[in-house]
Amino acid sequence: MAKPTPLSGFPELLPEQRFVEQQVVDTLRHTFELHGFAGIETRAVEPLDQLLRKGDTSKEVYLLRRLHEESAEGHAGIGLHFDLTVPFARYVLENAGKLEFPFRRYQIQKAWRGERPQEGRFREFTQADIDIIGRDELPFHHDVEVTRVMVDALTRLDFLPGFRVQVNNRKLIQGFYAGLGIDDTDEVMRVVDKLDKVPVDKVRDLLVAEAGLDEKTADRVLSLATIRATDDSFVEDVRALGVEHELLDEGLAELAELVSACADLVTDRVRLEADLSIARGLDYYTGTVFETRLDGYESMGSICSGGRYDALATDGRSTYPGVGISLGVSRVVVPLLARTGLTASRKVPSVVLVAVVDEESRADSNAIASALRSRDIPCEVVASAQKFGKQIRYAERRGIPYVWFTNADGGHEIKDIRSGDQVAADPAAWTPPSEDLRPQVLMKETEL
RNA sequence: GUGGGUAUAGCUCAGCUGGUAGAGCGCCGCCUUGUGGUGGCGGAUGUCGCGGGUUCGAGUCCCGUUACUCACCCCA
Repeated sequence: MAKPTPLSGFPELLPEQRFVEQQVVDTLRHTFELHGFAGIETRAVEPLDQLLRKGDTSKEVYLLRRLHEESAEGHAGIGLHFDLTVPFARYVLENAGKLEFPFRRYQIQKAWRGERPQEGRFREFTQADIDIIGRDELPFHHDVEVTRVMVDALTRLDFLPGFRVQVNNRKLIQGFYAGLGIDDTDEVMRVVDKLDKVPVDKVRDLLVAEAGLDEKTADRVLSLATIRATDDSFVEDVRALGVEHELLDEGLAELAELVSACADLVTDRVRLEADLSIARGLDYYTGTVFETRLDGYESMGSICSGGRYDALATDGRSTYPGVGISLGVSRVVVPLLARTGLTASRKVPSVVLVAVVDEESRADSNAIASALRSRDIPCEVVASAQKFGKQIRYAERRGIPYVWFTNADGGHEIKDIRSGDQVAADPAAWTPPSEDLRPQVLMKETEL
């Protein structure tokens, strides 16, 4: 078979890279569970009608079909999910009778989109979602809660660059627009959303040309969108624009509360700010909206987004309002692996390589390995009984820090191949320093 | 879906106006007969993405194609 080439948009990692990704996933799961979120997994596929509810994204859906499909449509009427929110909404409706509300869950899974790949954008990728969903009502303090959980998680991912979490509130925007007499609020939001990439003047032109605003209104829309603050001082700035609307008041109050309630979690590495340009393209958000930028990778766009959705799920008798955030695990990890020296301290979990004197005595080496494993020390026995120099090189290639030797007289010695130190050791008692026990995430040399 | 770029050794790439395929790193062996790394010496490896065309001759020029990649769209 000819050498296979990589499939664009379907990233695969080397073991030392996968270790980094796994550390991210483990940290997220740990944090989510610390906050009492239950883990679930939904199937990879959803009926097409569920997936198509989200509008534009529908053209990105991968359909499933049997090779010998006989239905008229040529497919099975199901497709791979493109996010975890839509499957979750379906899951809640399906299991509403068995779940406790408010229901708090996390979900870390693959999703698929048929988009053209780019840096940080894939056709198959891992997302980590947290959502809280209520029956018929969900108090606003849960908006605060999911924000605090995600900020906590980002803080614990301390081997990654910093993050800037940007929050806004759709009620605030829609109230402001309504107060200005704008009809097509969705189109205006879509254009305003370009502010991070397109210069203000261009956005103003677009607001006039595409959203049909007059120049004066466009300027006021932009005045709102350029307001930013790391505390609730933005409220005064918005008031100063002189627009009045009930929804605007509601949105301002919520956003101010959210920013204030998270102030104690903010650090130099993980910041939170009210950014009134954030709107989110998706139309199901009804209140709080989030986006998150990774320091040094701002051009990649948001790596962690979400918001409040009051009407995504309904079964006719009840509605299930929710609030959630989704972190793009692949989107963060893969570009960092490619562009920086982020990697694992070794290529294998083994902290010890047990040397083999000759093939006849391999069983003795296996016994030593078993003794170490019984005390939870990851280790492996060398693949072939070559010269000891070769066996040490076997360990060195893999980054295994210790090699275990057995002398002719049956005595045991362990060598730290980084320092060259070799000391007598007891298979039943020797323990590596805790920092060596597991591979570590580290930044190899400083390129860039 | 639209527009640009690239494709040569395991990896990163060089190869001028066409003349039999190169470097660095890595890999293997020996110096080093059972303890690696540094050093010295030696060695192996290519359908030059694929198909066609022009030419005495194509990695090089032309056409097509596929893959990868970047930007737009949209988004994690």
